[in-house]
Amino acid sequence: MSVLLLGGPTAAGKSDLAVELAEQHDAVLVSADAMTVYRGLDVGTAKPSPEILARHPHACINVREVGEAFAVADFVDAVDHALRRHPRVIVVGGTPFYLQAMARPLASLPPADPTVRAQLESLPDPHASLAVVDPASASRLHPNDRVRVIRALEVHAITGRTLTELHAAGPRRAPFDVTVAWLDRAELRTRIDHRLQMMREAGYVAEVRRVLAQPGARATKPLRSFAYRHMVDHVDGRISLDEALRRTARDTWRFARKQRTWARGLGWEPIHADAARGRAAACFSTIGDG
RNA sequence: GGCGACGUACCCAAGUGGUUAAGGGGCGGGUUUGCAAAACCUGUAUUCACCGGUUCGAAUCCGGUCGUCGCCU
Repeated sequence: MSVLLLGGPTAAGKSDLAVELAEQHDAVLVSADAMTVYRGLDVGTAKPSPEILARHPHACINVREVGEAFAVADFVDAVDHALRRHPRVIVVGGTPFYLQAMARPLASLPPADPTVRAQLESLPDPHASLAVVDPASASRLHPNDRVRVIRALEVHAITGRTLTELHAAGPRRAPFDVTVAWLDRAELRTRIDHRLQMMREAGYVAEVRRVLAQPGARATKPLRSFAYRHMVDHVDGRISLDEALRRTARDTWRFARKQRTWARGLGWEPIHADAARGRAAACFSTIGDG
């Protein structure tokens, strides 16, 4: 079994290369992208076209409705699933947290529970509560880091054990044996701008209107992401289309920088497309251990 | 040309005599163990247009210069 992890900042050209490599090496594709999982979010997420998806199915694309939950573990499960059915897998995407979960497996933690979480959200001082049940996590987490403080509390509420204990128990599985290809390119900023113009022409605004028509969509995770929040402001009449696109371009670039930061932290050196092709060839020519 | 207002970081902006010059945006750096395109942390003006004066002490008061804006001629 061989897994190629094809990552990189947004707009680096991962998708096209992934399809090319899948075809060349007869590999199956798993998307590592927290946004393209949603049906109906096509333009803003730069999702591969329906034609490409029909010809080269990607696991984890179009698997949820806007508003439905999807988490890292769902992604990891999808990689496992693909691996059980096919000897060659290409994981392609730019969500660093998902990619990292392959190299550094998650601990055995329970899934999020909306009911429990809602109760914890109403605590007057979650961080103080955490300091009581799990002092180690409390001291590690900044009091303002509400998301993680609540999660630590949630883990304890559900399992009766602390996050600290569960982390100490080690990962739930061995890391995936992956060949990493972190694709990057110098002219990323220009590509982001160009892609945004293409999105505009491809019906970006219409897509936002369509999604917004679904009840409750406005408050969902993907619509609060940088690809949609500014477009929503435009559709609501608060800012012009040009301004919305300007802010989206700015935030997209900012995201790309974050992705690079993550890659640095994981020790993934940026390479160009040709080097990535070479790495793929090496990855898929290796004789696995069965 | 006259009168008036203003000039604080890349941008917006608080501060109108006394500790190391608020805050926000942007930009940079970082964290990330089931919301991660989210969330959080953090750095970013030895100096207030410039020159001189008053004062123990000035971004704050006074004079001049330059600049911007408004009104008038």
